[in-house]
Amino acid sequence: MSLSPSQNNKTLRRRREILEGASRVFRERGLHATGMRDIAAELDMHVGNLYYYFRNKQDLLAFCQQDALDGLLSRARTVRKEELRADTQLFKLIYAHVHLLNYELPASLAHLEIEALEPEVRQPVLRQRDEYERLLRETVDEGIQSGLFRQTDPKVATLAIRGAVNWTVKWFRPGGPAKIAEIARQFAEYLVMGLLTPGIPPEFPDSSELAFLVGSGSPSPEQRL
Amino acid sequence: MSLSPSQNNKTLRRRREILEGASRVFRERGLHATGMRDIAAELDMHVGNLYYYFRNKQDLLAFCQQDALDGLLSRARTVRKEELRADTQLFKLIYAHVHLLNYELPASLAHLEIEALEPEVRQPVLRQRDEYERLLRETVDEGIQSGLFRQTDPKVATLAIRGAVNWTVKWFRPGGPAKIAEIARQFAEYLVMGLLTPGIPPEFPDSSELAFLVGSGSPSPEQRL
DNA sequence: ACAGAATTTGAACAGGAGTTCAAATTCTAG
DNA sequence: CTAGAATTTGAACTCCTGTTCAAATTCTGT
Repeated sequence: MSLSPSQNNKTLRRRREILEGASRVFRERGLHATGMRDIAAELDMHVGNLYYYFRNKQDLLAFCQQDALDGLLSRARTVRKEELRADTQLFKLIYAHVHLLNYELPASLAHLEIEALEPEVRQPVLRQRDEYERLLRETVDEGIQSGLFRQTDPKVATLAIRGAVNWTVKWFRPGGPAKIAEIARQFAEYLVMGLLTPGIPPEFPDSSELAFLVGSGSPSPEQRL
Repeated sequence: MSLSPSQNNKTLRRRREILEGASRVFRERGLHATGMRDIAAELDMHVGNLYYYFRNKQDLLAFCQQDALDGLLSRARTVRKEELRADTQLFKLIYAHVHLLNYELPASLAHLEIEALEPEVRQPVLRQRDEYERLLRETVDEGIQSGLFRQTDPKVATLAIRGAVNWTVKWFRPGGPAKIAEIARQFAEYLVMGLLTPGIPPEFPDSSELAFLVGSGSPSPEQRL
């Protein structure tokens, strides 16, 4: 007798399946163009059935966004814990962000559209978003403090970074000419170089250190996108 | 006897008024949350009346996006015509973009959501968008060619720039702590520095050269946002 | 095999969205 | 002043979307 399916373990797995199906349709048709019926169709189920797993569309949307931010946050925390130079650390943060968003996280697209959430559901998502932003900004701050980075407003720099990396979701498509790992590397390089104090040689992680992405933290067994 | 109001000059002015009203509501409520009735209400008119000036919502949306891209393009062309070093030129392009989007162009928000346009209406907008991207990329290309910029994929760099600057629309609010001119300056500095070949001192325009934005090209008499 | 819970079905409802249009009103030229 | 065009009104219509729910089905433990 479980009125709220979120407790059961199996139904929670199903919720993830729905998340992935929904995210697939979001990518194809766009977040706002997809209705509950589209999501149901993608999963070969009936509309009403979705409401067994989610109270409403907002609930489903919030679940997607939570998942995306969870992924970003857990990775960012891991990187932050390593004691590295600010430039190396920022490089990894940016690299991980681009990679996660376009390769591992199914719900990444939703992450771009917090405005789509109604205020009640938006709040917890917003809190996580701010926490993530804090991690980024702290890294930039440290870089400036240590003289490694130029004297700039870390808030503005962080927003520039967030914009560049989030925007990738809008144009990157898996089948395209460029590989996501290479794009992630170039983004990280570009956005760190822009902060470095002129004259200081950057210290970037080599590719072996970037394998940290594959197979840890991400909860899905098969690669998703 | 004019069946299509687009010919008449006065109705064209009215179309612009509607564009501005619509854009105001877009900023407040978000593009997808605003209906034709909201737009009509903002302008103290009735819904049906909107359809005297626009065939349908898509037509209105396309008109907004066209306007935004027209503004960006005309400014970018002006900058491109000046014979300047690639870094100076790119600086001005980025500065102008941020400034236009957040200070002068009312319809800037629409510019972010090309996907909201149905294929038929989307095509011409897409063509202009590509033209704009070309101008940006050419500048980056020139910088690389001349050795001023590092050896990178100009396409990727351009996309990073576009992401960073477009994203500003999502977070910048006129009443906020930071002034848009300062943000635009920092963005330009950051994104150009990231491309510069290490060791080469940048050549940025001074503030007097950035006044090029105010009062030219933009068709509205009063400052809009 | 069976009872009771968990899940799925199928159809319906309510509301809001874009859109249409004939009638009323306002504007404009001669 | 007045006819004809241009614009606005007001209400309606249609379609689509999120949502609900009782009934049917499937699953699970004993």
